[in-house]
Amino acid sequence: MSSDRISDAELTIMEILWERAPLTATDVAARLPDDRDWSLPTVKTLLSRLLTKAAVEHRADGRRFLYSPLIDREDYVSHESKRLVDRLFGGRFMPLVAHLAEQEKLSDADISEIEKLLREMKS
Amino acid sequence: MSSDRISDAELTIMEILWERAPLTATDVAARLPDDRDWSLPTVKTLLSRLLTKAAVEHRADGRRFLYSPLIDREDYVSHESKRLVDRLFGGRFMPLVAHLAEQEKLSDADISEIEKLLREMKS
DNA sequence: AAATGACGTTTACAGATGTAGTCGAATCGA
DNA sequence: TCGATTCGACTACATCTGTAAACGTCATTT
Repeated sequence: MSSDRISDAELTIMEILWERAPLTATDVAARLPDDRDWSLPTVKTLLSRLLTKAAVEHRADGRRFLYSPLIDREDYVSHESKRLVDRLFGGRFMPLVAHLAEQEKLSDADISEIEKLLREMKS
Repeated sequence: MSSDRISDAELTIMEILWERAPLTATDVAARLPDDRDWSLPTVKTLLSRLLTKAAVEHRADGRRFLYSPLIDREDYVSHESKRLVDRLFGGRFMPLVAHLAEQEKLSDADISEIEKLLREMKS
């Protein structure tokens, strides 16, 4: 049960592992985005915390560890999206779309795409 | 510059003030949702922190204060939505909507309603 | 006028988070 | 084989968060 929340910094690590795994701690550090210039110890701390949270697992490879994600990116994204919708839109999907509509965050192309999606869902 | 993040607990307070303001600390405490059974001191702490973050303001009313929100709910919602979208969907709103649409079991009526909304948006 | 109560302020304290240093063990290069 | 490097583990520490008690000060009631 990885019901523990993944923090922002931890998410940075998860994104790297979701893109490619397994990786060693050093590999992960090497793949940090430019705006996250962390020391190797920092990366290791975050990896241990993710281990504790059962968000990643590691397998020994000689004297180092190879880390892999244990939770799916899709699941995480769903969970966080639902959290936002619950927190801010009373758990309802419609108000979110309405909000985005009002903010004009959706392009015509976006709208067409959503319409297509909805058509497929109906039926 | 209210660039400080509003925490979950603080958001509970904001929601109360967004629904009705100004209110005294005691009034706020009285309007807490059932699942947030906080003591009055806790409510006061949260209100002070929101003051520091410039998310609310207070005006003296005799010996107590009347608190009012300083930031708009709409603005907050937009900000948080954008944050999620940046974090998880590469800054694009469409994937979030698509994702939620897929997860959610929307009734045909829901879908029709969204379609209507979208039609109005296009144009 | 004294006791009681209502308020805001200050202080507290544990857990989470961001960020990193230290240390002992293992390994690799010379 | 011996020093240099590399690992993971443990420790550190300031800030933020959730939750609340203690305290001092007016105000109200007796």
